[in-house]
Amino acid sequence: MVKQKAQKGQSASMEDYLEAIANLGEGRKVVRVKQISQMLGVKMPSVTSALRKLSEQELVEHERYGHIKLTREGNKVARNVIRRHKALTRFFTQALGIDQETAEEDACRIEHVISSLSMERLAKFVEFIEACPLGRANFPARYKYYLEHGQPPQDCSKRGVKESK
Amino acid sequence: MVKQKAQKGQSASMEDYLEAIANLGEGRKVVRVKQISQMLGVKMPSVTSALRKLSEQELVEHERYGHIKLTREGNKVARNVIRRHKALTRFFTQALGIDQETAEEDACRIEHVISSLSMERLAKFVEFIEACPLGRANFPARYKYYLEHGQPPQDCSKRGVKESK
DNA sequence: TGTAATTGTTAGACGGGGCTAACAATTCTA
DNA sequence: TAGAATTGTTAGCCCCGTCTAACAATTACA
Repeated sequence: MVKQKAQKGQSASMEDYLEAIANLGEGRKVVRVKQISQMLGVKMPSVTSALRKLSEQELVEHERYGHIKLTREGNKVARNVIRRHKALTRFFTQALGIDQETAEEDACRIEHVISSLSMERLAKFVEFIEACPLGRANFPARYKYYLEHGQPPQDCSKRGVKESK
Repeated sequence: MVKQKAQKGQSASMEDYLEAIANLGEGRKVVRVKQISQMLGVKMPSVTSALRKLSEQELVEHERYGHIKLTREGNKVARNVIRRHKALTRFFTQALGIDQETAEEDACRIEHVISSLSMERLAKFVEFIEACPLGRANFPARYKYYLEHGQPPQDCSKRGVKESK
């Protein structure tokens, strides 16, 4: 009755598989081994073996040559990864002005290693600058100015500014 | 979630070893296998084997039972890691208000996977908020207010903010 | 509907990086 | 200066996640 729970976190690879399955399964679409392998840039046998492993942990339902589906628990884990992924991507694009592609790449790697505290703060940070983009605390504009000029705009203190690198 | 292509750089583990050696060797101090093993939380044989590997790549000089020293190239790599580490730590503490310990932990993991573009922007970001902490763009204070109240301070636009009071 | 094309699985190997046990070198100290 | 204690190395094993080759199931279509 009582389910084994205490699973420690998944590895980066396993999180990637869960994330991929969740994304491919959006809108009840059928998920295929081949799609997963293409999405993650691995060969099909790697997917099969990952599915076996995730099945054993009851994060995925998978029958030979058959359907692939996240369990309730697996979905929970996947959603968590995706949430982190999205927040990181937003941070990189919105706050740092990074291009979408690089932002995604970094999000993909960092999502597996960042602490929940930092993750939460980062998300709050994005919320903050999106909630507070105008007016006197116009952060993105000032940051952009700084990136372009190497020093803060007129209305900032200049203490501690390095003139060059 | 798309997997990255293999990077030409070192693995996270090898970067950790280089970083540890550089840190332990500060001020010409003698570096010992045991110290490295303690610093990284691995057993001594793991260190020995890492040293062998890094020696083959000419990043480290190491003779049996003898001295351990970074080569010019090894030092370059190590300095690079340390630079990223420091910038990340500063970001987490200064910008996000994260405690030192968590900040270090996150830095340790993220330093190995973040892109150079994001790294650079993150560093600039810290420079920016340190250069621009006062006056009208007082970012840290506004961010702190947001963290505590869940909404931006009065002098920010309220778009997208939920009123809850 | 029979066969070719495609998709999925199994088996087995490999490299990375960690560990333990046992042994060797070095250093301490009585 | 001879053990004893400590530090470092070697050998060998393990797990993880990947791969290739070969084979099996499914699907497509002529």
